[in-house]
Order: sequence, then C-alpha cells, then structure tokens
Amino acid sequence: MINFDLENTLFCGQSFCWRKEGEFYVAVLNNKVYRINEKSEIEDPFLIHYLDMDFDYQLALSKIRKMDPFLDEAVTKCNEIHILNQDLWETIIGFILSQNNNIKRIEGLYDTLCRTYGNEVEEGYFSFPRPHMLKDVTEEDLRNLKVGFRAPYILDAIKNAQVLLSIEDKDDREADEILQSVKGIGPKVSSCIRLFSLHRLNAFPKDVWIKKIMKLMFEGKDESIFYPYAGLAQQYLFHYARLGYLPEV
DNA sequence: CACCAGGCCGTGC
DNA sequence: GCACGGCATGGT
Repeated sequence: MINFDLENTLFCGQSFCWRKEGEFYVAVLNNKVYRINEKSEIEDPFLIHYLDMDFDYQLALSKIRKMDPFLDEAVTKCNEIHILNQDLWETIIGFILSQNNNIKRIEGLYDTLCRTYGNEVEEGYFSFPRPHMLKDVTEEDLRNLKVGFRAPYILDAIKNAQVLLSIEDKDDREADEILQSVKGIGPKVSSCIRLFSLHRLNAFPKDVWIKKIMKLMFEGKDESIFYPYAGLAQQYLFHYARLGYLPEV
C-alpha cells in the first residue's frame, strides 16, 4: 500500500512520462511497462528506489513545515510528495525540452521521442531512447518532431552523452559545470536534473513560478533558508502555486 | 492580434 | 557583470 501522495508525486512537473489510464498510472521505465495506483503493493526494488520510498519524509516534512507558514500550508494541501529518482539521461532530455515550454507540450514531445526512437516494449508502449539509439539523428529529424529551437541542444546532449552520464558521483559544483557545458542547459535545467534524477535535495530550480513566489513571499531571501531540503521545499511551492494557491499580487 | 509556457544563447554595453 | 531580443510551437 502506498502511504504518500502518488498522484501529486507523478504529476507535479518533475516527470514527463506518466499517463493516467483508467484506474492506473502508466509509464515505461527500466525497459518495461509499469502500471501502479494507490492500492499497489510496491515490492520491485527498482520502483521502491524510483519512488524514493526509503527516504525519511516524515522527518523532512516536519522540518520543512517549521521553516515557514506558507510552506506549512503548501505541505498540508499537497500531502506527501516524493522527489523521484529518475533516470539521468531521460531527465536531461526531458528538461532540455522544458525550456520556454509548458508541461502538456513537454509531455507530448517526450512521448514523440519515445515513439520515434524508443523500443516498443509492449504493444503501443515505447521506452525512452538511450543515447546510442539517437546517434544518427539530425537536426532536421528533430525539428520535424516539433522540438523547435531545442533541436541543436538535444544534439549537443547526444554528442556529449558519455560525459553527461558520468556525473552521478560528482559533487554538486562539478556536476553543474559538466551539465552546463552542454548548449541549452543553463542553471535552471541543470538544477532540475540534479534534483529529479540525482536526488540532490539542495538543488533549487528557479522557474517563472518560483521567482514569483520568492519575490512575493520571501522578498530579499534565497533558497538557503530551506536548507538542507531546499529542493523539496521548492517542489511544494511550485506545485502549490500551480494548483492556484498563489496569493494575489 | 497579443502574451505565455519548469530558459538559454548571443550580443551589446 | 547585467539587460535585452530572439527563438519554435501551441494554447488562451
């Protein structure tokens, strides 16, 4: 039985691969189709780690609640959201697609990449393509898939896939440096990748929503007030705001 | 028609 | 160092 908020976790904008199909949430991960819901007994070690079920969220959330009343409210409304341990490569491309884009369209582009270059692991279900499956892709190919100006960025990531996939055991500063050496990866995308695939909990992605909230609710302060759970706090603020709870300006 | 979306790049100062 | 326009696409 799942004892955290699965729906908020899967649809709070950290992942682009989950779909709702009937009573299940469905995604292709780890080269197979996963179908889960709130009643699922999660025993697969891959899923336990992916869903971050070994992390002490009771402790983290009790600390976060004490940091700020607005944040406390966000945790109350959004329940227990987990930070996923997603595949590094899939997260890199996913968040390159995210820039100056909206979540619906990011999901669509992500799905198109799977259908075009991934493996069909079950009829109608495609994996996200590994770097070697993309080695012959051209900019024109990608533009035909409607990724727009992100096409050369994706190509640069493919070209540098090997070094990109070596950042798992690098420290934050060096990981950031390697990530941002790729064209199209700046500070925001880099921090998303570190947070949502490497579980670097102090990474604090500053998108338009977060910038708005920080200005509105935490004027003059920065993410260090949320250490050592800045990334988790960020995700609550982001999701809470997107649900429509941003106070009127 | 405008403006926006989980930004970043190139240029100019 | 910071400010600005441009960028593909689709939605409102």
